[in-house]
Amino acid sequence: MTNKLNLNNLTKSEEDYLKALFQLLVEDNSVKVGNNQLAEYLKVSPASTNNMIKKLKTKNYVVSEKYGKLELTDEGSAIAVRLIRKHRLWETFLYNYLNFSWDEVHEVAEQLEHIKSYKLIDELDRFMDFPEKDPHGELIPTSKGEYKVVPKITLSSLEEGAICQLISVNDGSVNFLRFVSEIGLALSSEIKVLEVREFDKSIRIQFNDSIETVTRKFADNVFVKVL
Amino acid sequence: MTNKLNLNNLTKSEEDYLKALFQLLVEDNSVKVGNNQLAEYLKVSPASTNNMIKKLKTKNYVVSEKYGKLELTDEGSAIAVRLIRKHRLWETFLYNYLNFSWDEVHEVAEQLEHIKSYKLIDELDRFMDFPEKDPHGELIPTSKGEYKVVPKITLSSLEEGAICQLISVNDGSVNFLRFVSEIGLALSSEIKVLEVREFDKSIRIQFNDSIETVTRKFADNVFVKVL
DNA sequence: TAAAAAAGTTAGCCATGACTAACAAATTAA
DNA sequence: TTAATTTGTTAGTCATGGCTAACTTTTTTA
Ligand SMILES: [Mn+2]
Ligand SMILES: [Mn+2]
Ligand SMILES: [Mn+2]
Ligand SMILES: [Mn+2]
Repeated sequence: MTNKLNLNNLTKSEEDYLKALFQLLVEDNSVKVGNNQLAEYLKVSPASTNNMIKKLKTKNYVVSEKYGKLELTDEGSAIAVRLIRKHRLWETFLYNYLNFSWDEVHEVAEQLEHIKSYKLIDELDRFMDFPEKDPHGELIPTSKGEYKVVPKITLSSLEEGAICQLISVNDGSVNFLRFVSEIGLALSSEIKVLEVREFDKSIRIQFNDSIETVTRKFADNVFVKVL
Repeated sequence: MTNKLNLNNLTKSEEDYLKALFQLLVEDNSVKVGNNQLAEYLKVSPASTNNMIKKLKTKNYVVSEKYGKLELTDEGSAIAVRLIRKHRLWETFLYNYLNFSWDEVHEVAEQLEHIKSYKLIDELDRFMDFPEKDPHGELIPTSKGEYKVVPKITLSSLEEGAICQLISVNDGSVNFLRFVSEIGLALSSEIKVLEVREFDKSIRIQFNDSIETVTRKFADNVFVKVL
């Protein structure tokens, strides 16, 4: 009997650090993730991350050399994936059953993802009939820990004339999500890049019957599939 | 604008202490609740409760004199009632929608009750169509904080020959709840007290087509309405 | 390649919420 | 009504996870 079912005894903080590291490493597909980068992402001081990384290393969830880049062990990754699964399933539940809007789900899911119960999350999954994507278009890892990392193409990376479809959005900022909805963009929207302005990288896009100019920062948080 | 909607900034611990105190004061209807009693209930040391009570007093949730009995302010009670509402709504959700059994819901609800979001709990309430009772038969406080405290009659308090109906059970012990189910008792079961044995207070009861002898401790945790 | 900047580390501090051990007050029993 | 017991309080310790300030190492830039 392996310790498959150890109701992992990680604290909320430890879990958040592992998830953050996973997101920087895998989702943002970085070459190197450093201590200060992690600190900035988590909005804590570099001293705090340094401290926590030390602890996670002794627990064999993280590997790194002094002054070197941070990496996750398989076990560390698995924990992160489970958290992401929980986060996205809860977001889906809030959105589809409890009348939460796009921009409201993330904050509450950030809490709910730390509830410890395998049954809870697998039953929630079943209750919703095993959804594939969360309200922001992100793939939901399966109960077996299967997680496809889809390389993300940002709207900002496209050239003039490109036509694409909105696949997912970054869910971290309430204001950003509200703005996306306000201008009429949604998952699956078809977008045409009309113009890329060199001096400030803002882009002019067409979708539905609207034409809007959006900033580079905005376009960095919109992920698309080129058609 | 009052601070009605202050997403109360209490820690999980502070919340658990207030809820425990409320349960001892109101639900168990005690004349006096003391520091050690609270400590025992929460399974922490008297030093810990003493410490926490001090803090809750400075925040005006608790009132007490040195060496005196513990009491809750209106604000303290209101927080406790909100927690009980959340706890029971979650138990109901787990039981009715996620295939949790009677004895599994409490532990997970103990975590879920600390999720901070008014919308979450009110929408969950609506989603379930405003249930009145949780799976253990306990009344669920309303979103307005209305909470009827029904004086509890324990099965152990009945005399020989009494006929009653099972209204609710104490949900704190998994083993107890499992045993209740195993012998075939459930909410609304009609029970007849056949015999009360003086020397050990065990009682012989009849229900459905069964006859069982149960201990005083068991009967203390079964709440009934006399018919 | 040396100086400056950035990144990472360490020491030391704080708040929270546990604990034990020692002590004080209140209650109960002899 | 004194003595024993129970109840409550205080002091001091620990782990967790934050922080700032100072320092070291690495990387970049001049
Ligand atoms: Mn999210
Ligand atoms: Mn989180
Ligand atoms: Mn319960
Ligand atoms: Mn709790």
